[in-house]
Amino acid sequence: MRRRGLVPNLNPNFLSRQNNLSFFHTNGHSHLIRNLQNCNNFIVASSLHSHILKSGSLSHTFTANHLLNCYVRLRKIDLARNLFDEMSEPNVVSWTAVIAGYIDLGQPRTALRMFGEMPECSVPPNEFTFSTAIKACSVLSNLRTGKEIHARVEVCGLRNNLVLCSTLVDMYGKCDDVDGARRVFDAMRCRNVVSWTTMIATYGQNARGHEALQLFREFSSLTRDRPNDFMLSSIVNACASLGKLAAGKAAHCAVIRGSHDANEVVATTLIDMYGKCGCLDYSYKIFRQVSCASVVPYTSMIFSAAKYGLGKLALELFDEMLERGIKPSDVTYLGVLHACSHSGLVDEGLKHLKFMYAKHGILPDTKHYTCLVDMLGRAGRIDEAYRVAKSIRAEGDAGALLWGTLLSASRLVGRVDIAVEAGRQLIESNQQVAGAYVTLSNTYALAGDWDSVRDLKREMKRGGVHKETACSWIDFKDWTYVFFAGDVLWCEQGSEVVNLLRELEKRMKERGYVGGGKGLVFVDVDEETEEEILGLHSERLALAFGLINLPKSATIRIMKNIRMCRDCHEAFKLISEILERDFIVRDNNRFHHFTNGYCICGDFW
DNA sequence: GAAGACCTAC
Repeated sequence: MRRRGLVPNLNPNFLSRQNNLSFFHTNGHSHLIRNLQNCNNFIVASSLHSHILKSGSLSHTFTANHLLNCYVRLRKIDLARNLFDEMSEPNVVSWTAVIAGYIDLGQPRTALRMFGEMPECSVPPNEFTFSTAIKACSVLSNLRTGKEIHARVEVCGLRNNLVLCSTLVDMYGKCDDVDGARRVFDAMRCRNVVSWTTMIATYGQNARGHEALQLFREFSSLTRDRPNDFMLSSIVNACASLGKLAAGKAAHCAVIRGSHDANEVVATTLIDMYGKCGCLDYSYKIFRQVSCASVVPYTSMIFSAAKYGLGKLALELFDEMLERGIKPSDVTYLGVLHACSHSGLVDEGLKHLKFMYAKHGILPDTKHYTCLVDMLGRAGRIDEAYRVAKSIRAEGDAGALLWGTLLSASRLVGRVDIAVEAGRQLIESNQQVAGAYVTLSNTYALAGDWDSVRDLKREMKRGGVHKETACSWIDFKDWTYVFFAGDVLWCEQGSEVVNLLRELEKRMKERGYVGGGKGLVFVDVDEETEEEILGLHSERLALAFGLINLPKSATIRIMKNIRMCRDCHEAFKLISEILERDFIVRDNNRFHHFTNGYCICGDFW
């Protein structure tokens, strides 16, 4: 089964020259080992290999393992594998090193295959091998194999190994089994910063940010350990996913206190968090503080700018990174296309889509084409968008995103025919079915086709399709206020809210604002019927602005499936002028910053 | 004796 490998080809002249150099210290075996441990240069490694071969010490498993690890460290997996195959008696360390090498090189399947071959060669895995194999399952999101290895870990009596348990928590988390991860975490006898971080990150990565923050609180109160870079970036990430600006700022303080602000990953999570929480200026400031920013912080900043409709800034950042010789990734291009889409820069977007392969060898995938559909749709070129959507083979989540994008775009421009096609695609693919029905129904409603609205509603009932009630929420101090469509105002200040609302409406009317006849108008796409289309959600506004004394930059979050209409956009602009207060509304993951009567995020208005 | 865990942009 094992192949005969080759020692790397070396120039004999080079070798004779190198052999005279003192840095080899080959007089002593310990020096040789030290040289192997410190070696970060392939040429030196090859020379050491040659020397070991000549001296006959390659047959010593211990020495060979050091050389093996040296090749793995230098990411020369083929040479490591050749060496492994040449070894007369590879032991568990040799096996583990090569398995780990395959994972590092992005070949987790080969790693698992090799792990599976160990029993045939009568080498039982130890705790190091198990944690390496479990990591391969994490990378592959292979829960089944992960569980099998977990069972073997238990049988081998290794359940109390700290590193193994952290690896298991991570594996369950990466396989989307958050509760499985928590079970392992809870069963651990002792924990360290890494195990706490793994569990916190698991919550954050699985859209359970509240639990991530709760666990961080427990960590802070139960241990004397200080959070490290990894933990802080996980916390900031959780704040970002929740849109919790206040918590994000608190995490930022912890970052500064612990002097972790120079860490690029931490800085990137902060850029992302502020971008998602409505503070573009903070994002930008942190971005500029990153020395020698790599592709990820650039991409994060490009996305933040794109969200605000600052397409020009996003494209300037993109040009800047190219000038600095930083190679863009597929995600960077997604950000660029997103920016073009949200700023109406269609020609620019098409140009970048064309060049991403030609200039950087990145093939556009369904996400890029979905951006293109969005871009064309928003620019009113809905027929082109439709043609693009039809030409793409996209399944599962990617397909849902594509057709959902086309559906929203066709609703925006009132093209019922295309909305019907996109909606049907979604419904038939069993993805986002309820959302598709509701958006489709609203498209009919906006076109005045109430018969179709009723038909669709009947079809939903027949199919047992139920749309979860959407809600909005406002964070204020330690409380989150949640509102559902049509809520009766429940808070103590209810009457004051209504009074403020009336006053606001009065003053808006005095300034010539004409709403939809029902006060501050929102189109709530959750509701299907004619009467409910013009739902009144002004309670949220009033509470946000008037009574709970929000800070100057308040954030109202409106969940994905509630979309602002043009009227309420105008209303927001007017309110910002009347109240002389800036505020940010988050709508379908886009931010609109209203200030002094205008909105800095143009978006599709 | 050599080898293992946690964080960032969609």
